[in-house]
Amino acid sequence: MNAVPKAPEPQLTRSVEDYLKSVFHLTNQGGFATTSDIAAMLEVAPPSVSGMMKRLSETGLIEHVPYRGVQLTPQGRRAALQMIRRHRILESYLTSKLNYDWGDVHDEAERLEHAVSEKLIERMADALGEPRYDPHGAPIPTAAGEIEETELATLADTEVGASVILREVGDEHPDRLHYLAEQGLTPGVRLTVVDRQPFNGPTIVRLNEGMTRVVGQELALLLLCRPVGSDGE
Amino acid sequence: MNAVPKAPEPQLTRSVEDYLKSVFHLTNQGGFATTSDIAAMLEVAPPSVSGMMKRLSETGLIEHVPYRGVQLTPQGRRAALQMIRRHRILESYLTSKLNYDWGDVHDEAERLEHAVSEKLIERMADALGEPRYDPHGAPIPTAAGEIEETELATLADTEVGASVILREVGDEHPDRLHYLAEQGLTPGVRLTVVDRQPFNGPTIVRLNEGMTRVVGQELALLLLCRPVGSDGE
DNA sequence: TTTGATAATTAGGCTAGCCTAATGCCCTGT
DNA sequence: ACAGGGCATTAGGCTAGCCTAATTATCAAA
Ligand SMILES: [Mn+2]
Ligand SMILES: [Mn+2]
Ligand SMILES: [Mn+2]
Ligand SMILES: [Mn+2]
Repeated sequence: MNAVPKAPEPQLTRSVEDYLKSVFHLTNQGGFATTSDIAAMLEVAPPSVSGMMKRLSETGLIEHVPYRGVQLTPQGRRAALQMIRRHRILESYLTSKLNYDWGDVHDEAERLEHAVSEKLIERMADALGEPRYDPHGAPIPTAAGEIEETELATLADTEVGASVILREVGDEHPDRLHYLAEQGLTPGVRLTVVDRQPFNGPTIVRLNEGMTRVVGQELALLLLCRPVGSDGE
Repeated sequence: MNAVPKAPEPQLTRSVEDYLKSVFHLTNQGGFATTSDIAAMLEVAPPSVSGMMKRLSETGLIEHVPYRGVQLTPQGRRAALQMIRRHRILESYLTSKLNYDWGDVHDEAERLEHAVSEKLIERMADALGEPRYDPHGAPIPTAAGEIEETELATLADTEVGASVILREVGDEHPDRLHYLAEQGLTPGVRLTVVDRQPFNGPTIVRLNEGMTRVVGQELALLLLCRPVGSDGE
């Protein structure tokens, strides 16, 4: 018997990789990813999504329930997590080793993730000491495809009086990220919710160093926090 | 008068970028790049080249003389040199900072060159101290688009008795590069041509440390050398 | 239970890049 | 001067991805 040339792994296109990532993010809380949500996230027209979903379900990367939405198959999930690992390792590397600002890494990573080899990603991860979180606080999947799942609440949902640690900033727009960094609102910081204005008004927080910040709802929804005892844990 | 939004610079596709690089390399000694040479270099069929040449001459990146070949316009040359800078900076960075073997950098750079931003390349160049040569000894164009032009002779053309410095290895195949590195035949090494066998036979060289090497013609054609006085310069 | 609003899909079309097969140009040798 | 051979181009076709416009499915409200 001859040597079987191992699994072909047909190698995905840039578009396919981005679609899989979108489906992953949209189904992360369970349920289906809808055509229009995917279209919005990727900034393409809904018929483009319908067409791609057809192809992806034929190749076994997603499960498509017509007029309902899609979910990843195990194979699709593996591919998505691999892309997310690449993206987050790249963001971490650019930030740590090439002096990138945390607001600017996302766009660069969004392109590079499709061009790097597995080998390069692992060299970067190694050079960084196998980081577990990216610069925005998001968990980095392992090379084996495992990802940490944590329950985090947005600052907008955190009740007045509570103390929290800001764990993750769920955004990728340079302007907002730059602003948040200026305000000292970066992952790891400890916050106490002092007040919140009604009608979706701003949340007022006190930083550990005593300064207060007024955070509008748009931003408060992006700040993902873990509750903490008033003594610091 | 309103602000003119500056030159659009329509941003080139991956294919276009690779075609421009090919034309640059094939016309580097002057003359035209032929359809079949480009096709061979890019591993595509000749009609694909004809089609692309038509498009590139319409967009002003090349000058096409039908049935003769093509040359780069100044604009095409600028774009090609930018890609070559990216490629060589990437090769240098991967080698210096991520422990890549000089035989393995080329393929990685060939993909990354189309995905990196100008900013990332300049950060890498900066981190390396603005290197002037890539790991294979090829000159790196400046950010302004200037490239060093040096007359180098292949080892196969170097006469018996001559002393040379190996300046550049004009190859990109991992196997050959690994072999040459094993033999100590890397840029910067000093060689004396001891003998050459007839009928395109091997060249025998002595390294500075006294060892001799027998270099077949296929490899000797890849070793680009600068003559040197017998005293070392 | 019918009706609309909304979302999804289908229909049809476009460009970039590639291919093979057919045809055309150019040059060299006779 | 012209016949071939070899190279280049044209003709025609394919896939991936995108688009807009038209159609169809779903679901909630009347
Ligand atoms: Mn990101
Ligand atoms: Mn991407
Ligand atoms: Mn190279
Ligand atoms: Mn390339």
